[in-house]
Amino acid sequence: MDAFFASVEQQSNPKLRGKPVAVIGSGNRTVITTRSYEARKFGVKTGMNIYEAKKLCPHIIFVVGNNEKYTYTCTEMQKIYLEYTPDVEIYSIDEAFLDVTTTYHLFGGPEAIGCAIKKKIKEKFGINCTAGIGPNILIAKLASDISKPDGLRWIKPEDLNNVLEDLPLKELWGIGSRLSEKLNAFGIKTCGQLGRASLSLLRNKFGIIGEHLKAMGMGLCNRPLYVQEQDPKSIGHSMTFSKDLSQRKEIEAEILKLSEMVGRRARHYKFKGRKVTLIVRYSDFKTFSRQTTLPDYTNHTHKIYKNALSILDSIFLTDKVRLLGVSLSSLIREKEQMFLFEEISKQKELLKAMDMINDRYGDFKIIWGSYLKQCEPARVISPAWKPSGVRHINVKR
DNA sequence: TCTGGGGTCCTAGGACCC
DNA sequence: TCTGGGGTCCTAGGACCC
Repeated sequence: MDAFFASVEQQSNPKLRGKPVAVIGSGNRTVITTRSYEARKFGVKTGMNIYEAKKLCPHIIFVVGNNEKYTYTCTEMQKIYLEYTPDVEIYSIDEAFLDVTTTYHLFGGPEAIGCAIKKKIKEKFGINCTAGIGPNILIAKLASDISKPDGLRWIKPEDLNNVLEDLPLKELWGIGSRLSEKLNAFGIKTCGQLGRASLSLLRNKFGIIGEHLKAMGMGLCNRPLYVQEQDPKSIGHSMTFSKDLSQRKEIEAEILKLSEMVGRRARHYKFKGRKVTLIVRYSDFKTFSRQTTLPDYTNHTHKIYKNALSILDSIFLTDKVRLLGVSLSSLIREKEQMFLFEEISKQKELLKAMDMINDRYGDFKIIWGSYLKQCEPARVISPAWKPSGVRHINVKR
């Protein structure tokens, strides 16, 4: 999708159409999640704070994100993709990979499929998207990235050399600013140069990644499509506070809140974990994490909380706290098990009942007594969200 | 007027084991 | 008198992605 969240907002509110729009969260420390193409002209970028954006584009319109709209649209769009192939990987809330190798002949070729999907999405949701077609997902994604907005591009194997020769490294999916800088230092600035670079040099300087880098420079990629939803490796939440915290009690209360969000999501999707990580960001943005390994797998709020708290006890805080995060990892699927002790079973029933209430009436409607406050700033959904599964977060019912 | 939140994967050093 | 080599697991940080 092109400027997905912003496009959805412009579609649902005609007054926003043709204007510079930015979708943001609701706190005072929010940043731009998506900006419309009209706002991009002014240099407004994702991740910018609202003051910077306003300075660049004084008449920008800020819209607080509406998760339900985006998740609904994303889920509905899946149905369109599946009309053309069963092999669909939902990569993020606004991106999908379709393998049409075995079905394109039924629809008049890959371009015809791209066209048809673009048309259906425009008709049904009123938003533009860009389709990229290629011999693998690296190239398909590149084709899409360089043809935005409202584009359709097929990069055929015979066009590869031409497209890659002078392409800056950063355009490639998987090469970010750091890698790009490092490669530049070796005189490698374009994908063409990367494809011709010495394999031993790359292997030497970049390890395993180096092996892939050369292949990427040549436009090769053998990553399969993940058609089946993958089990998650971690479940976590973090929160930047509207004001930095210094009081121990406040910090503890926030950790409990985050532990509950993590525990509830783990329970809902039936996962348990045995690593708990606490993330701390100070006022000066210095960020660090500490983790601990538990003797058993758990998804109980209180166990997660207790362990996060013992990590906190081991840290000597040297500054006010801007952000806290709690994450559960080393996950396994929860099996239904018989509990020997009634006590454990009772606790489980209690959690289940609380989860049901919160599922039905909204987050934090029923809470532990030690919560100091229950006001929760609305958040924009992460663009990495995928429909169904554990990433189904914070969607009000 | 400071800078979100959800993830995955890789690395490097250290503890520990045989 | 001075110190191998194989392995796993754990931890913290960083790069990258949307």
